[in-house]
This record gives sequence, C-alpha cells and structure tokens, in this order.
Amino acid sequence: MDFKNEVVDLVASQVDLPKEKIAALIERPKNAKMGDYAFPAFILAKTLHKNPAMIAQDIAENLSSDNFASIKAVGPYVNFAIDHEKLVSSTLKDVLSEKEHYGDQKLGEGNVPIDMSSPNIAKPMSMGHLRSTVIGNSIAKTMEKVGYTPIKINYLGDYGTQFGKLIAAYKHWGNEEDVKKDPIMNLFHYYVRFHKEAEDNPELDDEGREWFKKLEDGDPEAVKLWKWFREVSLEDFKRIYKELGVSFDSYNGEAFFNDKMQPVIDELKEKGLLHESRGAQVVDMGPDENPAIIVKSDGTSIYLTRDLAAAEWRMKEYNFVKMLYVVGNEQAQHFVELKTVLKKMGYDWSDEIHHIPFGLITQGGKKLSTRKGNVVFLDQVLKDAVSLAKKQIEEKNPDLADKDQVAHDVGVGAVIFHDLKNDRLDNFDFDLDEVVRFEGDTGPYVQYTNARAQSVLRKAAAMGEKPSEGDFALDDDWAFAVAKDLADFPRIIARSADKFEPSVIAKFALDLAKKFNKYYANVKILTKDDKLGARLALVQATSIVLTEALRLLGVNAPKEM
RNA sequence: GGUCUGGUAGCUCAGCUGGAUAGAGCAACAGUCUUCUAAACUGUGGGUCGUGGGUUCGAAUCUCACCCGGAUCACCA
Repeated sequence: MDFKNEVVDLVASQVDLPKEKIAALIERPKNAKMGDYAFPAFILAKTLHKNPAMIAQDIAENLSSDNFASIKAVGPYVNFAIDHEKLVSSTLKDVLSEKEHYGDQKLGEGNVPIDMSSPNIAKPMSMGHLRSTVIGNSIAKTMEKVGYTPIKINYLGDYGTQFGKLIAAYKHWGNEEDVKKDPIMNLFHYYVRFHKEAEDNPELDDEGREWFKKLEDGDPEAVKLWKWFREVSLEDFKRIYKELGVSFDSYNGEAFFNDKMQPVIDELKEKGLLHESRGAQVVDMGPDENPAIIVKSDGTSIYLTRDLAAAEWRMKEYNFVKMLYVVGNEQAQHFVELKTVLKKMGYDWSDEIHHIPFGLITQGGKKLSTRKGNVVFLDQVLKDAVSLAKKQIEEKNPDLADKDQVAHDVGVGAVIFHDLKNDRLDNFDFDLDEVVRFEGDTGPYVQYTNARAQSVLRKAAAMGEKPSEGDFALDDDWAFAVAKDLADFPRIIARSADKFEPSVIAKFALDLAKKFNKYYANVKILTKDDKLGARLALVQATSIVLTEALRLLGVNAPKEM
C-alpha cells in the first residue's frame, strides 16, 4: 500500500496544484507525534491571500480517509497520521510474502563493470584496498538488486617499472624458499629494502630499470620471475577475498592491456588529437589545464594510456550501460582526463563512466605509504578482529556452537561495516579499537539484533508457535516504528543505488536495529495471546530485512551469536 | 596560487531534492538482567551548525566572499 500517493491524491482534491508539485512538497515530520506525512501550506498563501495556518485548517477539515487515523492542521501544516494497524499489516504482508526479494526493483538493466579493489602485486593489501573492495562489492550487490548485471573487475597492478625493481631486489636478497613460505610479505620486504638502499646507492635504480626493460623485451628469466610473483601474490589475495566474502568476474590487470595500447595511440593520432609537448605525446585538456600525457618523453606508455585501452576493451567486451571505478579520491583528476579523452575520441558512452571516489585513510594523522613501510595490513586487522570477536563470544556465550564461524562473521563484519557506515568521501584516521568495536553503531550491533530476533523465533517454534500468515494487526508505537522502517527499505535501496552509496543502507540497518531493540525491550513477544502470531510476524520480517540489508553490505548475519 | 573535497556536541558522524523544538553513537554520570541473548534498554548533562553577507514566508541545507583542514596540480598508479 502506498500511503504517500494517497496523501498526494487527498491534497490534490483540495488544492489547485499539480500532483508532482504536491508530491515534492510532502515531507516527513521529524517528530513522530506530528504524524507521518505533512503538507506545508506556505506556498498557497500568496495566491489565496490567506495565512498558511488558515489554509491548512481548511484543507484538513475537508479530508478524511480510512487509512489515516487523523488528518489535522497544526499551524501551517496539514499532518497525516497513518492508521497504525493498516501500515503494520500491509508492510508485514509484503515482507513475508516477498522474503529476501522484498525491495527488489527494476531501475535499469544491462552490464555494469565495476573496477574495484585492484591491489598491486607483491604488496600486502592495506586498509585502502579494503575500502575499494567492500564499497565496490556492496555497490555490485545493490546494482544487482535494482536490475543491473554487475561485473566485478579486479584491475590488478601487475605491471610497471616497480617489477623491474622487485626483480632486482629479489636477485640481490631473495630466495625461493622464503617467497614460497610467505610470498607477499617477503616480496614486500625486498621491495622496501630496495627503496631504502637505493637512497644511498642510486645504481640500484638503474638495475631496476634494466630488469624492467628485460621484462618488456621478453627476457625468459625476467618473465618467469614476474609470472611467479604474480601467481603467488594472487593466491594470497584470493585467500583474503575469501575471508571478506568477495569474488571477482575478471582479474584482467594492467599486464592484460600491454598489447592493446598501441592501437589506442594510433587511434588518437588518426583522430588528430595527439601532439608533441616537451618531448611527450599529449592530448590537450583545455586552456588552463595540464595536457593529458599519452606517451612519455622516453617513449613508454603511462597509466592513462592503459586505462583508455581498458575502457575501449571493456565497452567491446561487455557493451556496458554504466561503468564504475571505485578508486580513491586522490585520483579524481585522472578520471576527468580519462572521460575527457574518450569524449574527444567521439565516444559518448564516456558519459556513463563514473568515478566512485572515497576518502583517505590516515594513521596518526599521516598518510599511509607503502613504500615507506608505513602501512596497516588488512590481513592483520582481520585476524585481530576475529580473535577479539572470539574472546567476546567466550565471555558472553560460551556454549555457542560454531564459535569460530561466528567469530569470523562478527569480526570481519565489524571491519566491513565500519568501512561502509560513513559517507564514502569521509577521511578517517585508522584506530584498531574503533574499527573492531562491537557496541553502539556497529555491524555487530545489527548482527546481534538479528540474532535476538532469530532466538525469539526459535523459542516460539519450540512452543509450537509460528508467525501469523494473515493477521498482522499490531498498533503499539514500537511495532509501528519498526514497520515504518521496513516499509522504507525499497526506497532506501533505490537511493543507495542512485548515489552509489552503501552508507545509506548501513545507516538504515542501524536505525531498524535500534527500533527493533526498543520493541524488544518494551514488548514481551512470547506471551500466549491472540497477538502472538502477529508479533512473531514482525520479528520474522525484521530479521528478513536486517539479513538482506547486511547481505547488500557484504556482511554475514549469523542466526546465533 | 588554481581545481576538487570537507568544516554540525569533548570525540566519530546523521540530517533525503530548504521547512515545525538541530539528531545518533562513543566518552562521562545515574538506572535496568529470578522474566524472549545486558554485544541490549532507559535517563542526565553537553551545540555561536567555520565566519560574514545574499536569495526566501522559512537556510545546517541554496548562493557569494573569506577563514581552517585534506587531496591534487604533465611524464607513479
């Protein structure tokens, strides 16, 4: 049942305004006591030459509807209070019949490649990669929920001059055994050492360049090492992705596009977009902008060239309706260049490319730097989170079955949720205690709420009681607050999808959990009376929606914790 | 200096396309488990919404200027 549409119709019957205009004016009072919808009468004051309070009064007097418990003027507003029982019962009916498909909708269709995660080979994943990974993953699930077909692409940083350096470093200090034992960490140590020693010993840099040249020329040893590094790194990454519950449809990284760049350069030349500047081949970006470099002065390519090739290739391969890049905000300018160059090449689909930026993570107020070794390793954070969750379980629920599985879901869930609950663009300073908190506005709070709901349902089943299938009439304020949130869920999903903003869903989940906990604290659910089935239906519906909201965020919802 | 982005409670942040007394969480203090999981709930204190102008019946929200923080400003990604 759509109560808002009815409000619009009711107002339209009294007021000389188009329905669209009315719909835009209808608002939701902040204070629930004032009702559920309100129509402000200010804009009619001029045309009717009456004060808004009187206008509101006139409108309210002429309206009535079975679906609203009251329609009355309060000052310059016409306030509509929904009939509690009607809203609760129509919402519960929807949720229970559609189950996890509640909130599904068709806002569009077609392929949507999402460039996300994209760690660099031979370097440990940091908290920054976590952001790209979990934001991309949540957007993918949300896009799917509203009709699109997401394609998750891990654009691995598996090529470039740093591999020359890494090979040189390995030749100096590395050995096969160590790399096999702990590939990422040992390769990373070689790399860090290389940079440190190169400060006093600049010839090392030359060695690095030589090895990269060899790699490009197909030198067997260089290629073999590179392939090996890539392979062992990817295995390590996949282990972490499994922990996070994230999978990819493509691992076509930078190396995949090596042989696809020259055609793009040729194409730019043909279209007359390329010219020489300071020894480099560039495309002009406008009078006050730096030009976009396509070929460096030493004749080698640059990441923009590669991204252009990747974009063209993806268009051919996927015929996408949108393409998203979940990449840090510090690369914003790069995506402006990418889109501008594509546009100049005559590709209007560049308008459907969106950079989905996110804020910077710092530690102690300082920017994290892989090269300086000042990083927060994602692997370690996840391990810490899981072990803290385990400790918590031992304290609070030592008899729980599947302790390790639940500790994993809760610990990892806490980390993911923490990363998604705030606006993407917010910067944040990394603080482990903050990231793995289990109380307050956190993932575990939502999980716990769901576990409570599941527990009630289990107890009810043991009593031989089930959620009602037809009679959902509840009219207390706490149930009504929960049902109102449930009724909002489809709208929340649409907004999250439209803004590519997972935090909208995370905030909703927190709010719903809070409303449910108030209900739980104030209403004894498992009492044998004629409303028991209806109360259980509310519990069931809440659990369905909480679980689905968490799923869209990429967080598991254990039934017990 | 140019561009982008942000500035709301001690801390971390909500506040949807401008609307009725600015909201949460954390931290502090005071309560609530013989009763459905206290990872919870209830209450108290805490605010010049960066500053100043403008638009409007109405501005935390839109606009302009300025102040402060962050990112970025052609051969790294």
